[in-house]
Amino acid sequence: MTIKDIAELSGYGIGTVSRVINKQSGVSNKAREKILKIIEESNYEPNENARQLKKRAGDVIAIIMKGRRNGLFIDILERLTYMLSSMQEGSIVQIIDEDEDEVAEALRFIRDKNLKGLIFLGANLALFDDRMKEIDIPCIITTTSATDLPWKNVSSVSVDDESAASELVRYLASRGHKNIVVIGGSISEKQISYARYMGCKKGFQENGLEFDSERNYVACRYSMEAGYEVTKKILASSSDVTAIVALSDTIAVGAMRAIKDAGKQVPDDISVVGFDGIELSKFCIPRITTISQDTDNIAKRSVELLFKHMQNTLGNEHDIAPYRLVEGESVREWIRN
Amino acid sequence: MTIKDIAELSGYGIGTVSRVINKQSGVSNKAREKILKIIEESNYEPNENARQLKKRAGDVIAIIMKGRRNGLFIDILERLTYMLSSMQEGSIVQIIDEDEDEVAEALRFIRDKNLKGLIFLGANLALFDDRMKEIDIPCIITTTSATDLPWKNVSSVSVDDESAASELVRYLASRGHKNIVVIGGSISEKQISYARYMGCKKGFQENGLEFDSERNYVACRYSMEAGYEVTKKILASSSDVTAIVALSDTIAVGAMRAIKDAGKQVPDDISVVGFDGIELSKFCIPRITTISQDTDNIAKRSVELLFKHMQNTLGNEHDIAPYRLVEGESVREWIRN
DNA sequence: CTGAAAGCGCTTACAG
DNA sequence: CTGAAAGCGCTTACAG
Repeated sequence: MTIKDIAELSGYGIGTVSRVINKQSGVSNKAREKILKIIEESNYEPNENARQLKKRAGDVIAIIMKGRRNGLFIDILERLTYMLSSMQEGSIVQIIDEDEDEVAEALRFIRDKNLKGLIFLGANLALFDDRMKEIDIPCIITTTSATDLPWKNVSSVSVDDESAASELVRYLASRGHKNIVVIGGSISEKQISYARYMGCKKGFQENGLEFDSERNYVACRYSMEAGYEVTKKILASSSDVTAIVALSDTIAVGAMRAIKDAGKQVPDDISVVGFDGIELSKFCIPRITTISQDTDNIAKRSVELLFKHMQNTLGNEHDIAPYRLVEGESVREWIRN
Repeated sequence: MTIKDIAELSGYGIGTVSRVINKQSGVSNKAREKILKIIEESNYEPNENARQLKKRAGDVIAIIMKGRRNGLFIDILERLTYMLSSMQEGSIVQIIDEDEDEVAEALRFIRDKNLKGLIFLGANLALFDDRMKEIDIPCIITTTSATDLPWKNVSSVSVDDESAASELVRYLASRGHKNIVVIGGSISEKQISYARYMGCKKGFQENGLEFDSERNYVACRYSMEAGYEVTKKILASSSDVTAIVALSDTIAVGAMRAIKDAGKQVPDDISVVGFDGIELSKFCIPRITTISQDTDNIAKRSVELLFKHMQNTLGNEHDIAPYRLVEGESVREWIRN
């Protein structure tokens, strides 16, 4: 079934059929009705490749999500796709690995898909180099701040990871914890883990605690499994840890399970705090004390900014989304003995 | 940058350039090198729409995932995209709502994207009607059995939901539980929930328990939130329930949290079993006794079947994936008093 | 209001 | 080994 077939079946030319398909004016009612009927009956749908080849403006929004196991991203993705679909906006999701190159992926997408907008869900800013010059559609970077990026078509929505992380440490310190270990992603600059790492470090120092990156920080991937394994090792090697800062809730769940399996209780023996405030943090046992990122708000702002870009050519914006420390049941006051 | 530009820059014709791009033979080394160099320098990438328009064979695999909050699907999706990408196969993910029409979505995809294969992650078989006749590429339905579907290009991988569900009930019954409530999705025929529902019903009957669909079954969506709310209501209205069968682990997590918030313990006061065996079921507290679906195996078989279809035109297959009841920490023997 | 025709950027026989 | 040309299924001026 092609537009030519429809034209023949209807007795009109392909130009007229095309106008009907695209809801353009300048077609008689008679023609429109007849053509619409035939399209309906034959179940015809235009070939998108041929359309794209001709059309100027893009009409789909792509979301590139970085990492497959990141609970926060999964939550935000869920919100994004939901919002977009209820706005009748087409969207395509591409999931790439934590260490793949999202900019290369974006370039490929733009060339092929005739996009009108792009959302990076998670990003390594180090990858945002000169190649970005070739991208002229609006881009939103979600969960990482792009303040330092020079491109006018790139906005971002993120929380202040550094300050949130240091708040987490301050919170533990204020409850008497002194032997704290942080577990989170690998620390290369321009990564989200880095800001959180720096925040923790600052938190230690501001509260009179020594921070030794060897002793107080252990890197792991963003998954329950990884959090579990790393915590197991920590517990085996140092028996005096009283609190663990997990740089994501997913990691925290793994950590709590490892503590339990070591015969200890959270929070009675060891306190745990998480990061992100994903849905699970409110339903697991114990509830996790965490930095709640308000995925709903982040998704909403991302979409809003994207549409603002698409509608006019105002400058970009770098939103700092609010966060708040939500107290769960995973921390207790530590009384020194 | 188009193929024409590359041709001009290189001094060769577009036919030759095209052959180089597509790694075809019949091009002199001299030409190949020169053209490759120019392509490299100019950062050229061919327009996919134009290629698709001409090409016969599709080259991308689409995954249509049904439901945004389904932990099992998220787990399988993670495996699928990982496998596909490590096989160097392009894949596109489309996420639709629990009650949207996946076949319509598939039709749209095929028309536009020049697919070579399609994986339905979750499906409502009632939607697989005559429209399927227009789909001639290999399709895999994952997690729902398509044995009854007449199309030769459609295979499926699923567990025997009915027997698994009844095993779950038998397990509880054998541990002395008599007041059991099942919570799960809405029960329209040809849905996955239906098979699980029927299995539970059978389980009740085979174990001498009366099954009243009003009293013993409560419908809810597949999310923690929904499981939480429904369980709260159940606890408020009937105080003699000793066990809850949640038809997904995600629901089970919500249920366990609700029980805890009602001041009761799992499993001491109320036992809970789940379904799916998602990663979370192994890390939450208590670990969930559940039907483990082995997402890894399901994903692997799905991909295998898909490739089998793509390589030759053998008939279809309907795989029954193994499941096993994994004992967690969420069930205890019920001693009648 | 309608149709014939050019052209989007490619691929692929067909000549040479 | 290479190039000119047809054609994929559309959209969009341009005539009428």
